[in-house]
Amino acid sequence: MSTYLIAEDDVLHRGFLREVIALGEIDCEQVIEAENGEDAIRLAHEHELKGAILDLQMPKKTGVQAAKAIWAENPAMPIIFWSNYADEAYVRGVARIVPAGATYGYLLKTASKDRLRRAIQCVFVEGQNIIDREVRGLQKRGQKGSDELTEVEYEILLDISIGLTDQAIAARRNMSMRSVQGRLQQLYAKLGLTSLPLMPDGRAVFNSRSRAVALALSSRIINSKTIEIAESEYQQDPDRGLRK
Amino acid sequence: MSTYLIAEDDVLHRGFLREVIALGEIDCEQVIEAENGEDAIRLAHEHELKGAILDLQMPKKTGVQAAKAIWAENPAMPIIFWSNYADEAYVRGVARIVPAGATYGYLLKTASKDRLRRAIQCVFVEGQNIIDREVRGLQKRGQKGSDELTEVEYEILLDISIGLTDQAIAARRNMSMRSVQGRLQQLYAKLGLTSLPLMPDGRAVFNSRSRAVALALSSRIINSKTIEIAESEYQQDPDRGLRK
DNA sequence: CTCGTTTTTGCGGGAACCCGCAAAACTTGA
DNA sequence: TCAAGTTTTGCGGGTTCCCGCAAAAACGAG
Repeated sequence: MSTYLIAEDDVLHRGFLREVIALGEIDCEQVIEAENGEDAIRLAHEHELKGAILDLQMPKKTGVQAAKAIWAENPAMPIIFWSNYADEAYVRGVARIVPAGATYGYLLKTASKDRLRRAIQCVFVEGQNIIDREVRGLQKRGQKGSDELTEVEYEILLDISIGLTDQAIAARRNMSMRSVQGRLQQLYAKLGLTSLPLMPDGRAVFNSRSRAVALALSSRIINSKTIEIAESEYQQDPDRGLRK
Repeated sequence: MSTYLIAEDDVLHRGFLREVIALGEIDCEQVIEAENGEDAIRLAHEHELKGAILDLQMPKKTGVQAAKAIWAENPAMPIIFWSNYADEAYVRGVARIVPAGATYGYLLKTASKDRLRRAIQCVFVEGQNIIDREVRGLQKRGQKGSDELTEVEYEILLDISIGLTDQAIAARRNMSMRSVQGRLQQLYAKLGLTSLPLMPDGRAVFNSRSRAVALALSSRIINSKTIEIAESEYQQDPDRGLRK
């Protein structure tokens, strides 16, 4: 019995996925559907899946959170992420939870029916990893590249996004306040807050902290969802820095 | 010749709209389509429309911006807004540009085919205004209600969201710095930043300014798009306060 | 182990923010 | 026009943030 899971909240897109799976040359006897993240997790748990296609933006739990749960149970499950946007925030979200050696794909919703069909084929049947072209550019980030954020910088960005003070961040990440400020400076630099405009009277126009968040948002490095998730992680574990 | 405009970037949804219009009992001889806000504005300018359905989230220009342009030219044009979310940010965006007496509708994409058909009928044929139920709750905001943001508070919220300092806001809105801070205090209060948690050593955990933005984002009072728009408004007119 | 590189930390001071208090200025309605 | 209510402003001081400088600590080859 070969079963696949489709998790997608929009009816139209769900139908579209179903259709594409049906006509693809793929051994599929059953398709089960979820319209939110929690259902997806539950269904994945109850059924023996051959693979899953997850929308990234869903009510209850995001596709990333669902994938994390699914992979925790079965790291070999092939998962295709199916998203509206190629935001760095989403890509990073996915990259952070992919277990080593997992097979997965990352497709944009703008992909044509054919492209999607081929991707399904590649990932589910041949076990390849395929990443949409627009997304690929963001993939290699996270390393030490000159102007891209490192993992630590990204973390601290989230910390100020949820409104933590330097103090609180220092406590959380288990470092001194000055270090936090040092990292913030790096972050500001990378976000291009070096030469901020001044008012006629020589005073600052922008508050670096808030400005950084605004810029990160508009350049899609983070988004509201990421912030919410960071927030809830903080709520349930204010000082994860100590353990990790 | 009766022509209607559909502006929607997602192919599937566009097809869906086309279909619903076709089967509705509405006198429609031609449907023209746009897949981004700019095209929508251009097309509306070139054709003599009977009405338009605009997606709120589109590349180039949002549905709100498009509607603003269209109404500027023809305030009598019936417009249906067709959105994914019932965020206060979007509703407020629409509310701010609706000219007095305009006929319009606000529908969510989760609406069924029937609901949509009826709405099209009501707005385009009978000239009624119809607002999706979930959205209606947000409608009456903006007045002096106890815990909802007034227009000024909303403006200042946007100002800090794009990273402006008290100074810059004061200059822009043409008031004293202390007034800005006063308004910020109101804003903080309404967002529930009154009793912020403290660290064990008595220091603050949250920076009110950043925290306010985070809370506003996660309660959907603003969203990244709103911030971007506020940003570009600021860029092209740093001190609109003086004129308006 | 040792040397060069990176990261973390302390120090210090200036700018920006937060906010209680109360007077001044503006609104509104009778 | 006057009184009551609201908003704006100034003052003052305590916090927090921002950041240059340089020493200390940690890291990574050779």
